[in-house]
Amino acid sequence: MAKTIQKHVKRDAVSTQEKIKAAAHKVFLSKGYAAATTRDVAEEAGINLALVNYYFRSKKNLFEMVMQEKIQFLLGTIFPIISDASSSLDQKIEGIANAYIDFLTKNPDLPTFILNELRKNDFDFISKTGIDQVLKKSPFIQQLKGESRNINPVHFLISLLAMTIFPFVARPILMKTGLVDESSFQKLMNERRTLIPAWIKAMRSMTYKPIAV
Amino acid sequence: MAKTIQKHVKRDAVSTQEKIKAAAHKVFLSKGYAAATTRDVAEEAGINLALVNYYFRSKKNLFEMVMQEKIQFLLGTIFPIISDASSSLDQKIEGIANAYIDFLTKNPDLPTFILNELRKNDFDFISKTGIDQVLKKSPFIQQLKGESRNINPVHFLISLLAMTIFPFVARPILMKTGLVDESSFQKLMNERRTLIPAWIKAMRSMTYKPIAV
DNA sequence: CTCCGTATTAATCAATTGATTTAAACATTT
DNA sequence: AAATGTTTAAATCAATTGATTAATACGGAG
Repeated sequence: MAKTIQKHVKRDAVSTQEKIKAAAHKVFLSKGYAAATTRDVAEEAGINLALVNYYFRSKKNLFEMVMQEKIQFLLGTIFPIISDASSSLDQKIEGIANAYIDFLTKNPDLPTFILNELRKNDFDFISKTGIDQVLKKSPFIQQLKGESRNINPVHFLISLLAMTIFPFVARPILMKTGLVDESSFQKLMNERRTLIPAWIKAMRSMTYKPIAV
Repeated sequence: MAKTIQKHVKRDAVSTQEKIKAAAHKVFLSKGYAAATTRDVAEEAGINLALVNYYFRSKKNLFEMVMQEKIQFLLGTIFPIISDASSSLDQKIEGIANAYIDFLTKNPDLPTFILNELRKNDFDFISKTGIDQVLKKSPFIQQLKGESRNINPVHFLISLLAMTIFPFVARPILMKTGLVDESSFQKLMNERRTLIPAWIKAMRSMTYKPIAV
């Protein structure tokens, strides 16, 4: 009995609370906070409307819980990689590209959802998770700083994430403009597993004189 | 009298219709379709609520008009560059990076807005504008195809747009994680005007053997 | 000035939505 | 089984929202 002890456990395999949370994840992700209704969540969970406010005080509360989990889900993917002190920078870059392409193939809508909701409501997930400190002090950022010449290492971090994540964010446009279809997109993303690390390496080794600002 | 003839013109410098449209642009951009209300638009425009439905049949109608204009606004920025038959590929790449960094500095919220709204409602802006044909037959894509080796040229298009646009999309996160602040972000973006073209050049000249899929 | 189509306003509707209430069903303890 | 606390359900509230209506103000044509 390693599980959390609950005073009153129903026969149901999954608790109502878990049902609601799972439904909320699905509904909020597909519709966004504003368009999603508590009735949508209740229906998706197959439970009574009142239970949403019974278990979670409000829609906003439920949403913030979902957001918290989604962000940790997204960042948790690369956390082991960037905090590994033994691996080289090149290994990390390859690991990040691979891990994110895997992750985004399974969760293609997540980045757009997070970026957009973060833009509207200013949700302070930083203070709650302490990601900022973990990231800045991570071996990854330190290695990037150490190896960089006269270029701000953040440039490479941005470009790495951009080349990895952006295609998934822009997929609707890429598809509708006819530049790619379902299968060619997948093929391209698999090619990028090795292309992106190689590109970043070429970029880093490139000589560059900074311009005047 | 080159302007469109209107039967009944009020003294107002800007017509009510234009006021509503301008207000709709502002409100929809900042709140998104679902969270924006027709009352928001009316208040922002300083007019009576009923006029929104008087001039534009419905909220959806007004929104689609706004979206249409926003997308054309975004694509219009690079259209002259990609369709210029006289300039070289390198010149085009530099032109696109520069034009978009200028544009996004002035309109930082636009890409996230468009990408998100496009993900939810499937708005068919392609059939209305014919962007797909223009893009695919453009000198830019043709030049990219011609110069590419064994790598799909779409890779470079994606990476170019990614490295240019993604920083603006991810700005809220970059700021909140403390990786950049307001001034350093601007400095980075200005540096990318020359960095990105140079990077793309390095990427294109890089030798690469495609992996098995 | 009078007439007539256009523009604007205030009031209102019906539907939706987040949230609450009240009561019933259920499980646990004694 | 009675008592007690927890979970679920149905009904309802008050507020919001997209849209309409009916009446009024306005401006040009005759």
